[in-house]
Amino acid sequence: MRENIRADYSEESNKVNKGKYYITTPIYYPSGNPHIGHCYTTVACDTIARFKRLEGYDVMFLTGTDEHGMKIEQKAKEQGVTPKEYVDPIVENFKRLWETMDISYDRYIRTTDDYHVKSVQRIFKKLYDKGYIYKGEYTGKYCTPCESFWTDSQLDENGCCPDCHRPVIDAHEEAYFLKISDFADKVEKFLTETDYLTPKSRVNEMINNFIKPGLEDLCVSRTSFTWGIPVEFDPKHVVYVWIDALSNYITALGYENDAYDDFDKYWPADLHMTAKEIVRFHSIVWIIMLMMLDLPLPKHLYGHGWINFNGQKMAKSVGNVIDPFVLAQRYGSDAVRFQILRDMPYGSDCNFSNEIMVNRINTDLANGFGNLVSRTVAMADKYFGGTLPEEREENDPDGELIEMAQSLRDKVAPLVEQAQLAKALEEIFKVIARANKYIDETEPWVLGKDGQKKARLAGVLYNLLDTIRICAGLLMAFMPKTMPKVLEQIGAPANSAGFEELGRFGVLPANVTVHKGDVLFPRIDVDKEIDELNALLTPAKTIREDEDLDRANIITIDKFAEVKLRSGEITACEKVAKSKKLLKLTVDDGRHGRQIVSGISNWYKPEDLVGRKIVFVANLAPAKLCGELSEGMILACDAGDDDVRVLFLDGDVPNGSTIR
RNA sequence: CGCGGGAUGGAGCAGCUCGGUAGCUCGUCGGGCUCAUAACCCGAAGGUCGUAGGUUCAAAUCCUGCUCCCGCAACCA
Repeated sequence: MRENIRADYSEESNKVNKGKYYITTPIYYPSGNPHIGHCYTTVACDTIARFKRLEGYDVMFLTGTDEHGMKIEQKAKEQGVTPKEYVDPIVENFKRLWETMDISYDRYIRTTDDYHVKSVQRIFKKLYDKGYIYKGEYTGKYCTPCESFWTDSQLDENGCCPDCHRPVIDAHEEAYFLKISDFADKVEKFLTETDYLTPKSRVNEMINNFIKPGLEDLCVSRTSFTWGIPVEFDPKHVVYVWIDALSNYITALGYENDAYDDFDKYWPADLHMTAKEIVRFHSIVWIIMLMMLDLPLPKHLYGHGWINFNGQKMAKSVGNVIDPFVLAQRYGSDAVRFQILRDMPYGSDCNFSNEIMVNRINTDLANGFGNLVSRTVAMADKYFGGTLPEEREENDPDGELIEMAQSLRDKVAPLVEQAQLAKALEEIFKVIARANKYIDETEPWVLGKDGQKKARLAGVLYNLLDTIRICAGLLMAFMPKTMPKVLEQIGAPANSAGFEELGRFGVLPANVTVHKGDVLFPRIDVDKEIDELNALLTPAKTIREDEDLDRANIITIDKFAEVKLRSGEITACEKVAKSKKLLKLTVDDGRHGRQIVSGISNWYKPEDLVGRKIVFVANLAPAKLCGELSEGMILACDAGDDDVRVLFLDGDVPNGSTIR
């Protein structure tokens, strides 16, 4: 896929070999289709990879998918297909998206690839033989009807099974563990004494949260599901998550397999990029695994923030997951790449909304850069028939523009190196803004009317064109589809946008010929666009999916009759201490009374509820939530994004009446 | 007292490490220009820097208390 993207404008620099650069995205979990978040990580890596190639590095850029695990096994079961059959089309979607977004990955690893499977088995065995893996017992929550294990964090807000919302029990399972506890000191030293983990604030987070309280050995095998890599010497176990997933960074280079043979060449990685929630695994578990295997440690890990949508965390349940295909289709992949890189602050979350995106595209790309190219090329065309005369005159504001353009490369390169892509773009767009100002200062249209000032006019236009060349060359890694068009429009010859040439002013030939072309970034009608986008992204889709699921999961009336619903009156209510969303309700059920704990304190205050009549499930197995006994469940309704309404009964209903 | 992040003109952010005229982008208002994609350039208005105290000649910046928001808490980029 890379061939058509690599422009020949930078051929010459590519011959200068500065050494290798190995960069990785996480391998994504294909339990659902890719969204803008996956896009962010991947586009950021792609931009760095492209920039490094421009600089003359021999780059290996790896991405892939992490395809095992219980969740995928279950989803496949729901659809009546094998896990591999379930995953294959989703993986195709990932690859299709990467193609759409011009991702120039060199290698794509699937954890279901044969070579990876074999390597992981060998790695597992190696760790076992070295005494780092031992057999123990895993304790967790188990939902008997679903036959599934869950961790505490996976449970729903009432501490019940996230699938069927029935109470879970404590359960035990034989499992293998990775002895990471012994390595706590070593990792802490590594994290504090190197600049591996950035932003630096995450180092404290890791140490305070996970290392100081004591590292617990990591469960690395399971017997409660089968969709995973079998442990060779104990086949009822499958390898559980991290040994399987993290190893991809080395198996993809041929570690412990024959599929590839460039492990020695590319390892250790120069940059692992991940979103913040899996920084922990990449900064602690991965480092320990490598220490155990006596392998060199990777150089940098950058944990980036999340993209929030309209101020809310993106989640399928909220119905605000942005489909990157739709965005790319409407605005072009370059505009989408630009927008998500431009607004992501270093290390923290960013806010994304249709409005922010459309405005950003308009101001920076259409008005700023696109228009600069357009007006410059148009003037060269109008005043000189497209070809500048060789005779040029320099004058006053030139120096400042030239200085800015000339020093730009050396400002941008280190920022890209540090993954500070938003800042790098900011620097480039400062120069673009300066160029637009330069046009006003020099007033080429005035010069154009005066036959005596042709040489000065040529000087002005040349300076603009060469500034554009430098900006476009540096933006190539960010927007690989459009920048070749820019260089073509300004008449840049091949080899004029290599890394060396981008650090020099005056590379374009004096008699350069421009070629008027299409509008690079069309201006978007904001209001109209936002209406249309919002229509596309409404949660209506989610509701429809629910309906479809409902129809597919019909139950009989007998089943329904098993659920005993009754009326009750809330006689007392208070917040459960230490909990975030739990309220403790004392309910008059017409008998002895009972206590029900409900996760609704975000939406109801205790005084709103006392004295009101509600419907509750009377025969739900009791459960303990935050130490409080809950005997039943009150009925409530999702009322849109992050809103919940309790079902209150109308009129004077006796407590304990059956609902039917 | 589980851990962490945040609160700065209408919106989104920078500044805080190492105290000393509060800055950027967007938006608003006024002006200029006409080469250009109703784009570009200049100027203006608009801020008790969450809150209460403390240190200091001087605090957005350092210290303490409080309020509110958000995230994480062992498989959601």
